Amino acid sequence: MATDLKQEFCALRDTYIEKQFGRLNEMQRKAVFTTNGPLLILAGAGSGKTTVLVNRIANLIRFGSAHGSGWTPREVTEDDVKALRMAIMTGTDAPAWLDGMLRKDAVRSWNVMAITFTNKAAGELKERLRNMLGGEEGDEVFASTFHSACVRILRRWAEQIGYPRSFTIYDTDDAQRVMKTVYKELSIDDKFFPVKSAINQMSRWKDQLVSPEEALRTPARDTKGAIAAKVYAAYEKKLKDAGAFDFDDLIYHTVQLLAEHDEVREFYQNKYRYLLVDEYQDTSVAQFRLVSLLTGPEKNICVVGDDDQSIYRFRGATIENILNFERIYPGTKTIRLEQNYRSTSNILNAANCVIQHNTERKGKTLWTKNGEGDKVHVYTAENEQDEAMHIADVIGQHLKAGGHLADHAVLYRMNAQSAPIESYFTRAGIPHKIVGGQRFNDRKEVKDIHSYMSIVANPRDDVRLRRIINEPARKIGNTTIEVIADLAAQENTSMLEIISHADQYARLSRSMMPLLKFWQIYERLQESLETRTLDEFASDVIELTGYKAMLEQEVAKGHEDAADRMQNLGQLVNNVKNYCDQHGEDATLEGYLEDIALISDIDSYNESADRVVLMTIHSAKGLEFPYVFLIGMEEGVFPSEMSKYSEADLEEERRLAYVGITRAKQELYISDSVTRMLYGRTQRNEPSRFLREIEPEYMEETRSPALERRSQMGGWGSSYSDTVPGGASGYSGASGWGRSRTGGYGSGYSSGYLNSEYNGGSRGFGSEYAGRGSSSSGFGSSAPRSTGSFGAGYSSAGTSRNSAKPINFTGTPAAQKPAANTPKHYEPGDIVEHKVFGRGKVLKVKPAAGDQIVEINFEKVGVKKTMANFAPLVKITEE
DNA sequence: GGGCTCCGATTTTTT
DNA sequence: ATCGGAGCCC
Repeated sequence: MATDLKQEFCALRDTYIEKQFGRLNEMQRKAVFTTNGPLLILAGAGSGKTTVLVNRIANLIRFGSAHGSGWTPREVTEDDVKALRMAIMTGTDAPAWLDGMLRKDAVRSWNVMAITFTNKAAGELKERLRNMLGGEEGDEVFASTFHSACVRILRRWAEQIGYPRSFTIYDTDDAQRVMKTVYKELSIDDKFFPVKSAINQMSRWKDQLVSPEEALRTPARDTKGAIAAKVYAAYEKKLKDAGAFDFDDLIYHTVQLLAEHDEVREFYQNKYRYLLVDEYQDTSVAQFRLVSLLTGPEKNICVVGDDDQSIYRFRGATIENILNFERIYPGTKTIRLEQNYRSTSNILNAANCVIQHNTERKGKTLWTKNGEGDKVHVYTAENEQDEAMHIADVIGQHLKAGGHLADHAVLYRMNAQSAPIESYFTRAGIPHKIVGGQRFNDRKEVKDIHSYMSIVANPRDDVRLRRIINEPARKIGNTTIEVIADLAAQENTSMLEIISHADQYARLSRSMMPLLKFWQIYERLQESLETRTLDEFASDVIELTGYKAMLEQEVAKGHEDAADRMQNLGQLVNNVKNYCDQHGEDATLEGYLEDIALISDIDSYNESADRVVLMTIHSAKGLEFPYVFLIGMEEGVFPSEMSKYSEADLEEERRLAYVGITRAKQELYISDSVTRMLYGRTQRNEPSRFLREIEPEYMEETRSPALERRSQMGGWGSSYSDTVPGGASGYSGASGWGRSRTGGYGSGYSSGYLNSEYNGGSRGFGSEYAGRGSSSSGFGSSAPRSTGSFGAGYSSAGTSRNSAKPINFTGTPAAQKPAANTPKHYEPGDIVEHKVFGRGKVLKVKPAAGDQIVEINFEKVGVKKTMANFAPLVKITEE
């Protein structure tokens, strides 16, 4: 009788718990209820892996391993069964008095650690845990990136391994400076073996947990290997002296710490009884080791990954970690998630076609209940401008049908490909955001101020001291710096320590005054940190170091970028303030510096702004968009030129293609271009092998009208040549504008960054342009530019297909027909048609640099500003 | 010690 | 095309 009741209760409990996770599919639920022991989840793209992670953690905390256990802590009564049955039937929570019977070995939230690769992924996990478990419980789960987790561990134990608690985190720029110093000190010629290559080799060693000693001990394959081993040891010593870790060190030294200190390891193994690792296919040997050191004797380790999406082999990720997981952890349960909830079947089939050509894979085939959708749209462009125009066309059509800009993403193999798209979008007034490229925190002035801040936190840091000791110029030159370094080495102390009593050294007598002045500044900064808030401290740094005065002087001299730099420093202070607001009492200088070291551009990508987003496929991993443009699908671009000699590299490129394709939810647009200008040279490329790998039945191919050698182009084609004057000349005008706008210190990407950072989303570029006045030369001029390198490259390539249309790009007659080159004038009240935004009415007109800024109220998309002579704009009627 | 000019390299980069 | 680095001159 009692046993029957017990059985009934357990069956009901399983039903009850299953109902809590009712929205999951069978495989997902299986993953959630597999609570103990090693678990490998092979999660295909779009298969809901984050959902599984979140639900699995929720189940651990709410029910532990109760599901399917057939266990109860006490005798079951009729009332228990009745109450549970009622809860199931009514879909309500079971009464609190049943709690103890619904949970078995329930895990406390602080016993769970979830590791991801990006801050964005960690943030998303935390957010969803909060939603599912409630604020309190959700926040107590430790969800962070590999690197933040290591920083947290290292902060606590740094002194045990000979580092200061307030260690500095070096970025790649710092690392290069250190390596350069090492080269100099060891008199190594960087022409034979570039600093970058040495850093790369060293980074691979650290990924593989090879110590400097081991690297030296292992017979080198060649001279370069021997140099690398030599500089590795010297580099590590420098970082240790400076009290700094680079990104790879964070992992490497945490592994050493856990491996060598039993009590530390046991502390974490006891604390975190359940471990979950996301994107497992991208872990390195060191990260694998870290995870296994954190895994306690219960072996509650759950890894989620997709071998087909491993795209960071070049950075030390070893796909073997996922391929061998079952062997390394005996008793592993493996679950495959193959149902895709993201894409249409045409997109998915295309992705499957491509990835099937790889040999090194576990093998799985994604399927979906979603409809077929459109076929994959493949467009062959004439050149990169044509490609950009086509993308703008499609986006325009979508907007007219009520779509949103933010639903569109343009993905490419390398950052250099963004320039023509960005240029075209800017001219057409299409709001966009480029993710990646130069980060805000990588700007020189920002890094300088951060360096000042970090030497106050960590006075041992000679590398950052060198960076700013003479910035702004204060008459401390290289000779002096080397003398200080020499003295510091002799006395086995830091350079700053030497500077603090510079007057005691005869060798420093010449530069004594500037040095003591510098020391005074440093002392005042120390005082500021102690007495004022963090954001006040930041602004003191800008002021007291003379940085502000220097920039003001440059502005006075007429340096155009100085004002921008000043603005960036203002932004920096704002960022510090935001950090303080977020962390309240816990805000520390170390914490802020840690944040800026570990946070990347993609983390600040905010999907709420209505803009088209442009990024590399690497950056797009983990994201999804309704409409995806995968551009530059050409041999030599994608797959990249560098990868074509190695089968393993080609497979990685193919996985990257797979990642790109599977970002698309509704429609995928792939384009290739017959010619492409890259690094100032025009090349002719064959369509990518990845395109040929897609079965024709899933594709719909179109070629650019320009390629069909039709002189009379229909539709927008004709309006294009009418409205964007002079083809290449228009393009050169715009690029000239881009250059002057960024004032020469930013690249194409940073101009995009500026554009979107300081500009409201849908306002487009017009407002910013107006705000900056019109110092830009070359902007309004639609005069044809010299035939230039494109023309030259063109004719040298010279085939009949090429000669079909040199017109648009060399300023030959067709492009200069009067209609194209006559500046257009608009009056308020004019009705115009814009290629992308559709029909609208001109509200305001403002002259600027021989052109007009036209403010138009579009019927579909509202008010936007565009440049009259560059936007694809046609006047329909006059008032 | 500071500034200018010429030369060369130039995939991808969650941290 | 474009940026950064090294070398040269004041």
